[in-house]
Amino acid sequence: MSDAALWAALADPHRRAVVALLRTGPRTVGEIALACELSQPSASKHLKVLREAGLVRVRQEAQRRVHTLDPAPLAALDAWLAPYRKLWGESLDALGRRLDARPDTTGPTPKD
Amino acid sequence: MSDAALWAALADPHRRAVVALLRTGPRTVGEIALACELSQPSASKHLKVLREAGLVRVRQEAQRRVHTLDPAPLAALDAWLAPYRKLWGESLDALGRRLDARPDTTGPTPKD
DNA sequence: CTCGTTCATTCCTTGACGGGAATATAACTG
DNA sequence: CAGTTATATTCCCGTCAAGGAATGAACGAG
Repeated sequence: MSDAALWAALADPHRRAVVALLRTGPRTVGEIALACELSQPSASKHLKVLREAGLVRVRQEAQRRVHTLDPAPLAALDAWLAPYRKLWGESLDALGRRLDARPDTTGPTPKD
Repeated sequence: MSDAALWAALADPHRRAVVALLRTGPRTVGEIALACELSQPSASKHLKVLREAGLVRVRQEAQRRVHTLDPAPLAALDAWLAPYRKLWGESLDALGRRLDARPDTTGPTPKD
């Protein structure tokens, strides 16, 4: 459930950009909107989605809302990725060989 | 660009289920539809998205299309995750402390 | 060649999402 | 209190993705 919100939040490129920006430090909504080339309402809405996904925390400072990245939910992504991580390490070449068992003419034939 | 297709493909829970299923071995469209409780056209369409994201390969075997997971694109996810991975390990508690850096009561104030 | 199987594709409808403009809200300033 | 700044929210609209039903296409069996 929360997983779904996380994936949905990260599905949007703008929101990934915001997350990446926040990785460099906390920012106000205005700064985020400027840096990511978003309108202010758009920035607010995207931040709301990120907030509801748990990826972002807000600290109210006078009139501004300083947003901080919370990387914790990304651990869920990491966990999701875990079962696959062994795959592309352990059998990438074997898999490629098996999948494409026809002569590939797009380059020098790799040594067996 | 290809990154966008990857995120978009994985954003859908059904497609994540298909990917998880394929982790257990290659399957035909019918098997996938049955296991993931999808209609046949829906399964075909989801598989097309996964194929276009590079997550799935097809091997035609008589009338059936046997689909195989290709975990390689997931390495991009892993790469994307890399800069954040250090964060939730290195400064999870420090971040929590910094988030509430109000000099209200100079002590552990675990009220919320 | 006809039929049955397996899958892909199209058409259509519906619902969710994103963007922009305008407006509301909250907090500081004087 | 009025005014300004910073942000949130609402409304409207265009777009896009997903689901289902029906149809089309490829292949093998007889």
